[in-house]
Amino acid sequence: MNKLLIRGERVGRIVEVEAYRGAEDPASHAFRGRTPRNQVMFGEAGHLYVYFTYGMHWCANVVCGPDGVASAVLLRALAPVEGLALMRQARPGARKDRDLCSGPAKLTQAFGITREEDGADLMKGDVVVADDGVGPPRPAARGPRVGISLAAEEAWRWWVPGDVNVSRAETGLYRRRPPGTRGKDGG
DNA sequence: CTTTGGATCGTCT
DNA sequence: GACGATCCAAAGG
Repeated sequence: MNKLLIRGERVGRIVEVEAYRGAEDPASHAFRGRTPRNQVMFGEAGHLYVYFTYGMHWCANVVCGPDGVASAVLLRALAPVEGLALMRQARPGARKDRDLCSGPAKLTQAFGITREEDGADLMKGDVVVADDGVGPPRPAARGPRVGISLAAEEAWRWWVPGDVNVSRAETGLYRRRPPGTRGKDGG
């Protein structure tokens, strides 16, 4: 957390993430092994794993861990830093700055990240994660991950306390999707 | 501010 | 064939 996601003029500070531990984590896309979709998660750390969900949204993860071990961190929210005009252009419906990157599918939209960026090298590519000297929050806030049904008790969502761009209120008061329902907001 | 329900299609079973 | 690591508009307070 607090690293920068950079693409051209667009810069955002990572203020909310979720951890996904491939083989040991039933909520991970990699839990049931390698598939064409999740292959990037099994590769080298520092690459982008991008997936499509709900028939219309893209979400982006930073691949972590040793080559061959699938684990990743979902980017859930950014604080917009530079290039806000371009972000607004990509998200015409955003009324306030906090609407630009305050959710996993919002930030990919603001940064124009789609299938094209799946597997991108974040160390030297078009999309980059950079360290400008701001360390992680101490202490960081944490709670259950959003929108999953399995392993929902694990507190593997992390965020910067008090940041207005965090995708859900820090109260942790969000609805959990009952088993069997579909397509509704996990909120 | 909160609650509700619709949109929409790739992916894996 | 079922469902999802979501977002948004609409409506009520």
